[in-house]
Amino acid sequence: MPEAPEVQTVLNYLEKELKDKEIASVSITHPKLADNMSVEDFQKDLKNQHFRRFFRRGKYLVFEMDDYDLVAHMRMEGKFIVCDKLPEEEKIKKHIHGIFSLSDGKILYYQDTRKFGRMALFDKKENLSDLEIFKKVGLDVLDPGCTKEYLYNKIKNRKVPIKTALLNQQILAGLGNIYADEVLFEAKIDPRSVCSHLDEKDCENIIQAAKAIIKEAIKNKGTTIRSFSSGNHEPGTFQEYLKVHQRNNETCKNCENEIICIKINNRSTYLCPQCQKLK
DNA sequence: CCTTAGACCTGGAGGC
DNA sequence: TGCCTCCAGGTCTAAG
Repeated sequence: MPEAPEVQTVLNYLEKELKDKEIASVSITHPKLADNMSVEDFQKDLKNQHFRRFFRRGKYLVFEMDDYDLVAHMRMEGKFIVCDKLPEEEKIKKHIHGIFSLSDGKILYYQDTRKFGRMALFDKKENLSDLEIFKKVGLDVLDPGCTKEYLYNKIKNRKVPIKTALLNQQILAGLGNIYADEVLFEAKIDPRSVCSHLDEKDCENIIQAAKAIIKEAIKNKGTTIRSFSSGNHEPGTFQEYLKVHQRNNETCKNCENEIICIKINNRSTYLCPQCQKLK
């Protein structure tokens, strides 16, 4: 569950379930899950900490605890689930890599089939932007500072396709493979267009489309494409409103032509070659 | 500094 | 059924 709208949906769910609750104990069973310290220290430091505040930047979740900031990234398939009792099914159990037992008897667990997700624990910062991990992350797409000028300055000297730039979280944070395609369709720009060929007006169209699409997707609780195991909270519905992503061979919503699928840097990319202009 | 290929992981789908 | 290849809401890294 990866891009900004899905991460925000998870954050909203966890805030509702976990706000001001205390961690009684932590058990990490996949050593790489704790990214910046030993599993032992990670487990020890989180004991008796309360979940106080909840933030998102790009695809990162931040849990402000009493003495630490806990930062998590679900990458491709990570899931956080709050429940009364751990699942019994072996198929699910084998992919649970972190168990946070809460003082009220409930359980938060982290499940991740591909083990790509990571968590890091930092000494508490007044300003979360000062966290080391965010030094290499651009502004969140919904941040008021994420403007057409901001984007233009970040990409004007680059030679990569604009799709590649939108996936680069150092430029702007929160878009992934689905929303990058949708944003470029809305902005009527061919994803293969070289960044340095775009002008400020193009950047304005991209930023405007990005903010609108991400906000709308959050309202719809994100996009649920491949439904994995259940037990999670309610799935999103934004897949019904996708205009190009995974709609190859379908007719474009704006013209008579067919949506095509190409590869850009080995990532599937969907577009309408008629509506989206190559710059 | 910027770019690109490969690595990190697992399982589902489709071809033979 | 089995084996093989490709594919997946992502990001690090090493090397050019």
